[in-house]
Amino acid sequence: MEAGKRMDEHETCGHHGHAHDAHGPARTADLVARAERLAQDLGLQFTALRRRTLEVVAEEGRPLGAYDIAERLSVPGKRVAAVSVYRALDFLTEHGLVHRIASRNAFVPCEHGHGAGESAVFLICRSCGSVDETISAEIERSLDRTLAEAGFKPASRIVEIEGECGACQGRSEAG
Amino acid sequence: MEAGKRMDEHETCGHHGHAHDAHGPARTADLVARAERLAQDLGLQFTALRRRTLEVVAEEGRPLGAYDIAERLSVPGKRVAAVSVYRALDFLTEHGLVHRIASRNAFVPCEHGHGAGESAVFLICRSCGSVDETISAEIERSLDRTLAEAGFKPASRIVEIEGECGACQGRSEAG
DNA sequence: GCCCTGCCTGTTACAGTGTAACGCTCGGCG
DNA sequence: CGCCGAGCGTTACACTGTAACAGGCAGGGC
Ligand SMILES: [Zn+2]
Ligand SMILES: [Zn+2]
Ligand SMILES: [Zn+2]
Ligand SMILES: [Zn+2]
Repeated sequence: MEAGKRMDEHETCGHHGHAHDAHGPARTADLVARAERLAQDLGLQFTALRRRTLEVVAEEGRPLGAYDIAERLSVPGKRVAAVSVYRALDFLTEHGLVHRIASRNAFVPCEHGHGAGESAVFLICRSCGSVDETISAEIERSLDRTLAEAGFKPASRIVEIEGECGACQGRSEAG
Repeated sequence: MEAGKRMDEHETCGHHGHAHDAHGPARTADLVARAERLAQDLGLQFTALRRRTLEVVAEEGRPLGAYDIAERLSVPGKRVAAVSVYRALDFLTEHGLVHRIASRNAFVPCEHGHGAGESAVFLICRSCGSVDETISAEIERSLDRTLAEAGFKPASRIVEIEGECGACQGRSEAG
């Protein structure tokens, strides 16, 4: 979906934590490699099901529901149940390889190599359904300050913005 | 639940958008009054079901699921279906009287009188389940800046932080 | 009064999301 | 070999949310 945008302009774009929507084979290979390294280092099992689940999520250009993933993983005669997908997704989300979009009950591949402390901001387009993951140290700082003020000890953060992405704005203005 | 905290110390607390968890009858009456004013001004219908739904959500000290609300609204011989509750909740959330907690599929009363432009930050305690709604102009600014940088036009925002509230931290450390 | 219309609600049916529980397999280990 | 733990298949089930249709009820025009 959405032709163009092949990537490599990434380093010179001047944006901060912004990763441009980078799905497709390239990002998939990156993510799989990252998963294998992680499993190696921590003594975890990056099983075939987990790898295939990660691949399906990474290939798709938009958030996928668990049942959609299950369907894509199924082949005639060998059906993958959603519950298995949920377990694989548990693993993948726990280790930051995919993210859950709470407002959509769906999952997207991680577009950054951020650690557990760094939380992401998800920009969800209402028109094309794409999700862009960005990191902003400034937002983290404001959040931390507010949380400290409230005496609240954060464990996980969800920041999801729904709206219209740049591409769709141009599309609807210009025609 | 959770004794103490009767409120009125609100104006002198020095916090910014922080409302302390204010449930109970007082906040309920405030919310109902606000809803009646709003319906009056905009020519909307603040029906019995909508009022009762708002009251149930406001009385509870924690996020309530739609089916929980339906159960509380039901009396022997007169059952309220969840679908009716959803419609009432649609009305209430559209007009900012209650908020949906996406990460919990649950609803809480609005603790502020904020307009549609001002978005809230929800602090969700994993121990006691309470939800505190705070407003931070600083976070809004950082978000706006990041969104502008990404060329993204926001329509609605979800910021939910899971962790441990101040009360529960004290409880687990000291007691 | 009567009809028409719009909004709200009741009811049924159903799709989508997520988890509990049980049992099997496989690989490592004594 | 038996034991054990992790992953996975399978079933069953609970929870969340919506579509579609029918009835009630108020307001407005006739
Ligand atoms: Zn990420
Ligand atoms: Zn778009
Ligand atoms: Zn609010
Ligand atoms: Zn708490």
